[in-house]
Amino acid sequence: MAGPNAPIDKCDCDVIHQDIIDWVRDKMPREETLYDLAEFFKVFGDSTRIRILWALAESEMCVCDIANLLNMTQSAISHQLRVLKQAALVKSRRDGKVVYYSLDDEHVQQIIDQGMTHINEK
Amino acid sequence: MAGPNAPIDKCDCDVIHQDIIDWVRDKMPREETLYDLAEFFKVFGDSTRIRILWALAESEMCVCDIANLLNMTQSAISHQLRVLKQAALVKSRRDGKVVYYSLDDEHVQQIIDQGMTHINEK
DNA sequence: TGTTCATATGAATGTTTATTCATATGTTCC
DNA sequence: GGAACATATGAATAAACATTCATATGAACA
Repeated sequence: MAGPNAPIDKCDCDVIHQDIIDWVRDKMPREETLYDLAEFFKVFGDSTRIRILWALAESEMCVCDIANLLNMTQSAISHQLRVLKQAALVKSRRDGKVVYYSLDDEHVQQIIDQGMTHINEK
Repeated sequence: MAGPNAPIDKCDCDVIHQDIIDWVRDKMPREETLYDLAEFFKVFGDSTRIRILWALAESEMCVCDIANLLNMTQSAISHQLRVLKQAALVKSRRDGKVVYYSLDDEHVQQIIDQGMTHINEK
């Protein structure tokens, strides 16, 4: 296992527990899956988006309502709603000129609640 | 409610549903709480940290092991472990020169699992 | 058809952040 | 005490990202 295409060892410590490393590596999901998982949580990792999600958990709202509730510009809210929609966390319906947003997933509430539980316990 | 100190309305739409806004505002947690919640989820929103958490869910590991498992530098791993420790998601114990890390919270597994469930369903 | 209104979007900007490099800290063994 | 090793950390850099501004799209109404 040496030569031009050998993987570069980024850490050259002597105390490598190779058996554990191999065992854990075998149990890890595919790299791509874990990347997707991180992308998913990243959506919750912004206070504006969390506030939007929390608001929508209470009631369907139009873009304008959310902007007023959070005292932010319509543009900023619209940009974040796009992120939330791409993550399949919210859905929208159009009624004339007005677009109403609501939660698109029953998990959203659970995930937020679980995070809140952690926050409150520490 | 006008004058030099009046709050600036960031959105001047006509179709404001003021009753809904007031009702939702009343049910929202404190701004600071939602900020903390976003900070909490932000920790899960990085693939390196998610991979570290997943690995530690399988077995206690030293910094060097994690670096080799993920093929990253010891420094990069150490920096991320600090973030995870500050978020109270991992704990460490020292054994001579070697520092072993493990999960510090029973919620971590649940939160990751729930995120994974969402990923797999969409 | 033209105007008004609600929302969406592209480009620019400032901030945050993950990684790297160099080096410091802390432990063991001689 | 000094050398060797595992980990921690500060500064620098590059990439990611949230917000703003200007403007486009799309619907209602006259």
